[in-house]
Amino acid sequence: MATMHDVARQARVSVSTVSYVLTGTRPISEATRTRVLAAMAELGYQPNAMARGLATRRSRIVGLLMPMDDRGLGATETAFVTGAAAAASAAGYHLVLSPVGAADPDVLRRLATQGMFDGVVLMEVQVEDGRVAALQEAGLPLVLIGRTGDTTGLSYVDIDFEQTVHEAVDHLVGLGHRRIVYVNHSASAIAAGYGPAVRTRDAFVAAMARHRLEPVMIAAEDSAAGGRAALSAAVAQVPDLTAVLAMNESAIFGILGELAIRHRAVPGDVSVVSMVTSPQVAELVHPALTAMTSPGAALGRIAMEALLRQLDGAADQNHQQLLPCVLEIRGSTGPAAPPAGEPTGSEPPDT
Amino acid sequence: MATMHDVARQARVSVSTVSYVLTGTRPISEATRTRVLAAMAELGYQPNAMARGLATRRSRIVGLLMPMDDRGLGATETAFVTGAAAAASAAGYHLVLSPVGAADPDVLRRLATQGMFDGVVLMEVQVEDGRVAALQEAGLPLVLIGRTGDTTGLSYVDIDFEQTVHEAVDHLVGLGHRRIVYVNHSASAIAAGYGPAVRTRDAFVAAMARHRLEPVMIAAEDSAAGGRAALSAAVAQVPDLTAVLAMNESAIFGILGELAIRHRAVPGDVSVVSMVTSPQVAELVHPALTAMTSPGAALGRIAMEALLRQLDGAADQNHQQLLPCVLEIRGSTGPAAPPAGEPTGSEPPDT
DNA sequence: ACGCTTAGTCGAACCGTTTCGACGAAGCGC
DNA sequence: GCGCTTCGTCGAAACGGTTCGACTAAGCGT
Repeated sequence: MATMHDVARQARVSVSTVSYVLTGTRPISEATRTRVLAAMAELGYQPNAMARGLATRRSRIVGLLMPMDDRGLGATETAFVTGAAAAASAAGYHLVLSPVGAADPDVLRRLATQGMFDGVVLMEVQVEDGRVAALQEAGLPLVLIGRTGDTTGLSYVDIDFEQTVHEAVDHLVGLGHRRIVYVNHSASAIAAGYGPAVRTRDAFVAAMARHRLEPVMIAAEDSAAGGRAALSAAVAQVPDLTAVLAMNESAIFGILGELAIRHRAVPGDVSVVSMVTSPQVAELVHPALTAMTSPGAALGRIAMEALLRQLDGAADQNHQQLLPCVLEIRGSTGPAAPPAGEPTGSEPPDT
Repeated sequence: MATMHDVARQARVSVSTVSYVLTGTRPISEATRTRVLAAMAELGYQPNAMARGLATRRSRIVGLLMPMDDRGLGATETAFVTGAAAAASAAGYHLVLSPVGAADPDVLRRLATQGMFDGVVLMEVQVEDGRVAALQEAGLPLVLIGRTGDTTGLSYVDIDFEQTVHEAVDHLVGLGHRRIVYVNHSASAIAAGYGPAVRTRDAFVAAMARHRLEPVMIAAEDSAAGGRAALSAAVAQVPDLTAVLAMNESAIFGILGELAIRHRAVPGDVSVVSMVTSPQVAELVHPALTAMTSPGAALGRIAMEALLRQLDGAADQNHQQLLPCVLEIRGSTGPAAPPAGEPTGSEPPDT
């Protein structure tokens, strides 16, 4: 409630002197500095954020823009948010969470020109995304989590899906698997150009080709039911499949459930690898899932740090970085079952 | 980039007139209004948030304060956040996510007096919580999600744990269960006065007493491993238990896993009810969990709406509201097994 | 003794709004 | 025709900071 004027009066100096003590932009004698500091402490002075923002044209607020259309966020997205929030907070910035639909760049344009944000992190970027252009036109410092098709002149941090898929496929092939089905996100997500879905699709095709194997991909809704349906479809298409690679953190449980119902043991009959998954989720089931664990919080943190560096003028335009998921082998993968008949009664190794 | 002065010049009026057009605080003739509006459109004018905030002493920013100490948020907390964010956004407010540790009310005091927040929603409230006092002293409009021990003069929205536990216990008792074990959060959480943990503990004791049954509670770490350990402890303590009531969204999977290992069928041998759980999580496993589904997003939304009403002066101090979780019966509960020996070979009903 | 830099401080302008007081022009009752 | 309100508009003063230019007093090389 106390203002700079109050502090100045109390310390018998001018307001500008108080300001210099605070910002350190000009030398102040030790004597007056301590007097000013004492006055501040006595009055419980706290600089007013709005006034400072108006004068400096820096709000010290960064935006975290995300669609948030349907039913909230998954574990991975939540990790982005918390990672970004922690990094912003550590640097003395505030993080505002703005649910902005992927479809309305106009709302975004308005937000951007209100001077509320020093910069923004944009999540859930589509391959073609009007929001990116809108933000760029507004001249707002910008970092993407995910990336558009053409990334020239953009800063982004994203998961290295190519690398991740290759590692996952290599792991399975190394165990002797040949008939591997990839369960992706939903067909509509793929059609909409949802980056993770299309990039993993392409990477899967490439990875399988490298091993001279035929890539079979099934699209699944993001739910347990979707996973069940997907597994049924997979079995129908490749009856003797021995491994499933799943992108879909929600569907994975349906996949496992359906496998149990069909009495296909994991990993005895079918190995399962879950992609872009958090360890907590992987540990939920039994046997625990071999997974490509997503660098969720790190991604959010790195994106935020890149943005802040950009704001501090450290000319770090075009920070482009890909982080692979790392393979964590747990109980859901094992050697491929022998090619022909002979049912393996093998139990899960871990008890 | 265009300011009010630009608009005023373009429309050949004074700045105050432009302001009146925008805010509607004084009558403006139709002729000049349209002229001003045209000028705004032409220049792409957007009012500057900082300047407006300084002049009105209202930032149109509300804070969502949460600990975020350990590894991010669970599904329920995430729902709070998204619910609150959506409500704030719908009312034209910005929501800043502030990770503020439960231990440092000073940081909070500083935040509160910077004039950045018009009001705040405080999450993860402890029964004794210094942050509440700090915020109250700062005179900041405040709504809690959760509640302290003494709630006089406070606004809060919380889950009705008493009601929820009673319903859950009634459901199980109605199915004939007598030996029911409650798996709570960790011992340290209970000791720290974590509201949900202590309130459900007390409610469980009361609910069981009402049925003249003995309440057995086990504390579990929030992880699958914790759940496994908890179930082992439960069986050791009550070998013939027929039902488990679990508070712990992470532990529940461990509980189920351990039951499977011990070849106790769900719900044939043991019924399981998960408390304060989201439908998505409940549907992940097979059979799907009978659960008390938490009103997550609604809680966040209601809290935010109460706060905004308070800001708009609709003298809605002391909004105190409890929302019960609603019982959703799925596949994990069934009639209690007959008291003595005779193993039930019953399969889960749902396929 | 002289000009020159430098440290330390002040006053005033400015950031882009809102809002208050004032003022001319109508409109109205009488 | 005279005061009185009401309408529509303007200028200027806030709001609470930052920052620029200027000024004084000291320090220093010569």
